[in-house]
Amino acid sequence: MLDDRRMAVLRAIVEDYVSTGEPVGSRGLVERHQLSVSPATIRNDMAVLEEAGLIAQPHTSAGRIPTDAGYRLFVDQLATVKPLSAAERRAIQTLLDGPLDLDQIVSRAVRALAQLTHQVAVIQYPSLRTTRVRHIELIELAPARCLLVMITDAGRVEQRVVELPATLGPQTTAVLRAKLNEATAGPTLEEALVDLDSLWLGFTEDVRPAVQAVVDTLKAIPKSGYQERLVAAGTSNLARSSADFRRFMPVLEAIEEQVVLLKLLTEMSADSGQIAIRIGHETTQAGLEETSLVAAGYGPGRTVATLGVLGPTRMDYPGSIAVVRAIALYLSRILAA
Amino acid sequence: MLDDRRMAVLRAIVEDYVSTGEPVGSRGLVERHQLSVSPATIRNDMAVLEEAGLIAQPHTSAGRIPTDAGYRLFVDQLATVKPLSAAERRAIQTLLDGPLDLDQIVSRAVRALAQLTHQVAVIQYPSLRTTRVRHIELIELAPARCLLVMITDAGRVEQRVVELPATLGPQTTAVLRAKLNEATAGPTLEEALVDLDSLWLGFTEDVRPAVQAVVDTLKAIPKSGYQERLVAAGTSNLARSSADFRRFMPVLEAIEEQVVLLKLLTEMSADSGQIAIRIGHETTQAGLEETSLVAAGYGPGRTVATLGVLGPTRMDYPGSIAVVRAIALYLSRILAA
DNA sequence: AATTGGCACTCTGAGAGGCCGAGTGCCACC
DNA sequence: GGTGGCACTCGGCCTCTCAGAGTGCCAATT
Repeated sequence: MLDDRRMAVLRAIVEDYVSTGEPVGSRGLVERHQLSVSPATIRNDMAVLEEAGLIAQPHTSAGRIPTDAGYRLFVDQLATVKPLSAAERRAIQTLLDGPLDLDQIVSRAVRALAQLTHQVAVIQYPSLRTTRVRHIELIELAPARCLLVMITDAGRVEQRVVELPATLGPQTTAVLRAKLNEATAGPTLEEALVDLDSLWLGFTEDVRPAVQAVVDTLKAIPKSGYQERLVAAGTSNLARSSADFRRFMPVLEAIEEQVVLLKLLTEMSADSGQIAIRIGHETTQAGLEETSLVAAGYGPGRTVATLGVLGPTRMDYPGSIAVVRAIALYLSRILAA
Repeated sequence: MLDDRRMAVLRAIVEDYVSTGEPVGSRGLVERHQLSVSPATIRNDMAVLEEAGLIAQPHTSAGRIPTDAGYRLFVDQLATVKPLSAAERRAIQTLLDGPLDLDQIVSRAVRALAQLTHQVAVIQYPSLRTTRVRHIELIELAPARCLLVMITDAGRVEQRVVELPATLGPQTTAVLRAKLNEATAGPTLEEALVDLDSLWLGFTEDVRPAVQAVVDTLKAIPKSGYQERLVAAGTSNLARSSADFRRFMPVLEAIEEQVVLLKLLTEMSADSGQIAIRIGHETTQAGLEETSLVAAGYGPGRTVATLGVLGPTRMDYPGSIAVVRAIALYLSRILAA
């Protein structure tokens, strides 16, 4: 029923519609593609595809456009991998140069992603829930005030100023620092936090409240909602893709809300470099019915967060997939260094 | 020539146009405001105001809209201070609660600013050029690799991983840390950096390259363009204010480019709490001809950066001014703590 | 059974024309 | 200086029409 030619027709419809934005008709199809059959035949095929729910007409006597299901079938079975151009490779390569600061790496990567896909790019910061602690530092800033710095193996650095009920003194600070590092050397931050509850036992009565203040601050880090966050770039690409602002206002809102998008990205996170795609309604988010999300996990060795691009369902999926995968791999490589 | 009534007419035109978005005619004006003269008189006044370049007609037989010069005169001489509502005060108050982390404070402030003004809000991060160093920390992460953490008096924390040509060892690290703190105790970071050039003299030959690597990293911090940055919020408000995307695509681009906006904000920075306004063409930025910027400096005691809102020239200036000023003052107060 | 050419039908989008109303500018008058 | 009256202008909206694109269906062909 859905034989080869009909699949070829679907592919041609998707490709034409993505590049032109106009509903595509039977005549144009045979002109632009080597289908070697007549428009009438194509029309019959289109009727079948429409029956199967893969394409639709905006109105009678218009051409067809792919439905969400049509795009889904396209990306799952029809899309051919589109290799990156030399220029694209070079653009991504330049990410490798320069400093090792996570903020800067993420910032550059998200820009590159937006620029290469001409879509809105989002990168989730390495989640504190799944990363491991590489190092904890405790610095006395002033009497009864110290700075707690935590470095994760994804290169993320979190710092908190802690107001103490008493001054610790350099020696106690050093001991506490050592104990903190020892206690958090476990698998992930979330699991390590349990061990901290009994940490105060190793200290004399007078400094226990201060120790507890530091521990409480540390425990609060992964719990504060702010810690799960994402950065976006390329929002001005939205205006290019659709002339109607109602289409992309929800996207801007979703980016600002963060929570919704983070949930979505987390659901989609897979192995590093593996692509996950949500098309239109599949996002199950009000306002994002005409928006697709192409995402991939990244991280040093294992996946610690997700990145992706956000665009209209009418999107160049093969191209986006190639770029997203490439950026995810490069980013993972940098973080593993 | 520009007597009281004509100024009242201008004010009325600005207010009506801002609230309705429609060109305002003479009849509507006398109906909505207590001008106690006839429409014909208003028409004569309008002719004078138009002659003076303060208002204009989109086309013959349409009402008048204010020009940039009209808005300028309005904000300079006619706008009355609009006190914040209790709800607005409360919303800002909640900023004071919670943790002391600069990132979070800025993040919350920019959201509040966007929400209360219904505009796009931007906050420049405390500039590293003008802030003082409060503390520098040097942490050995691994052999031949350490983390450099710098804390400014605006609460900003910068960290860099430094790859060293040799391992420093705990003792040398401590000495270097002390010397760094001593050298940077000067007035501003930029000035303090000069003293660092001779720092390596105080070390033995074998660790000098490593010392120099740390110093170089520190010196590079304020120079990397990335360090002057800003955060934005409320971009989805753009869609609400103007149905036409060509209007706000340049704004989105300006926010992503950062450089342009940072330059503009820096030019406008004044004393904390003092308001600076650029209207339409005054921004002197291509693409921002129909955009206004209401900004104020903030900082702990002295001004270290600028924040503001970005919106269409057709904007509620008194309201925006009140909110921007309030947020700037609150933010300054928090940073000074 | 699949494919094709022909043909009638439908619907959108652009363009032309016409009308209404809002708003102005001007002028004579108070 | 302020006011009422009046002619004039012009954009927005509504309707109407028409061409073009595209379809669905059917009978003919391979």
